[in-house]
Amino acid sequence: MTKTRLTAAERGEEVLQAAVVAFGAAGYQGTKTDEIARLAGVSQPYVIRLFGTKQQLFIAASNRVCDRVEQAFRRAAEKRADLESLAGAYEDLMSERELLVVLLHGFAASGEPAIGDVSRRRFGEIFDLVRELTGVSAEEARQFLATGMLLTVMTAMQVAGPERIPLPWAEELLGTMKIHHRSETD
Amino acid sequence: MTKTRLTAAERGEEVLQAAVVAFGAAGYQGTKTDEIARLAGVSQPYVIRLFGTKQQLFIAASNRVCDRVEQAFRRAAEKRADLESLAGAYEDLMSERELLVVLLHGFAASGEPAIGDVSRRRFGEIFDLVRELTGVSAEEARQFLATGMLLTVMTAMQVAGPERIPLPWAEELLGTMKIHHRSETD
DNA sequence: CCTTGTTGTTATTCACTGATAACTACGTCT
DNA sequence: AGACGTAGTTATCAGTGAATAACAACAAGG
Repeated sequence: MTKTRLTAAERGEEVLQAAVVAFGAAGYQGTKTDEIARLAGVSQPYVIRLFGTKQQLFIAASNRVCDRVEQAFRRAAEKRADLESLAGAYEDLMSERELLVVLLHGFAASGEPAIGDVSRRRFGEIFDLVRELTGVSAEEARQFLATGMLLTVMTAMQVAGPERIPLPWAEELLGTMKIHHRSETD
Repeated sequence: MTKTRLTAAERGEEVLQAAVVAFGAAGYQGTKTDEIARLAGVSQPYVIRLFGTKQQLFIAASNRVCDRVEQAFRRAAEKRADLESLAGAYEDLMSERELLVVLLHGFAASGEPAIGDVSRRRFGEIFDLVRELTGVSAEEARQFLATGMLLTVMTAMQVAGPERIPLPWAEELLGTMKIHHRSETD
């Protein structure tokens, strides 16, 4: 077991990853810090001590997810700088259950000013990045982002992504997107 | 003032409308029944008595919003049965602050099984309805829904819809969609 | 006018949950 | 070994918020 003693930074990293999973599953308000602690294998008060506040932890989780999206896009663009390449990268991220759903929950929780600030800034960054990397028009970038949002919403509804509930309309919608359904080896 | 006495059905309708506003602003978990009561001008326990449970009230609000979307689509299709016509109807709905954001919050709260059931069923219904009314392909319907989701997400982030925070990237994105920005008279 | 059913309220509960305080355990350096 | 700093815990609090219970006020019909 990982019952070892870690530095605060290392443990913080584990807690952050647990937070992404938990927030992805139940959203900002819906997730209890206790659940995150359970997932990370530490006590609830320690989670708070490491991040100060549930809100700050959520913001850290959001930023982490955005970082990973941007990183994935940049790497994909190094190989082929077009939308299809980025779409593939997004797909790969989806395999990590509910990673992207955290973003959606951030958007939904934008009523909370501190969270709204982060959501708006990072979404704008991603929009700009997509255009910068691929050189596509605003119109094309919009369609790309729109499809991404639909995918994300469907993942939140549990009709897309791994371990999804199979529904005819959802499968048909997924069929219209070039989803490759990774099989581990590729 | 409307300090009159109403039938339970009438008062329920007022509470439902208040609930749509409140849930649209703060989501399922983020909204307190007390806030809904305040908006509706009744006491918090009465809100619960009328709908049994906060969750049932949220589901009622979700269903109400879906009903209105479907109604708007049907009416628009009576005049002109194409996507552009439906898009106009969606736009009109957006002017009613945060009406559509309730849907998004429903999707986000799909972890709650009872809410997920409703979200999945009604979203599928809307997908089918769009195709039935306009006769477009699944691919076209998908693009339509995707754009709708992007708009909805942006509304949740408060960068689209009435009283929005103006940000360059958001304005540019909105510019790529044919948004007419109703001026009451049209 | 008085009774009855329905609308609505106030008072209260009870569980939950984020946060704090106070303490313990581990490791490391001399 | 022992002392100090950092990792981590247990115990607890204080606020909140959904839900219940008990009661009050209004209207309508006989």
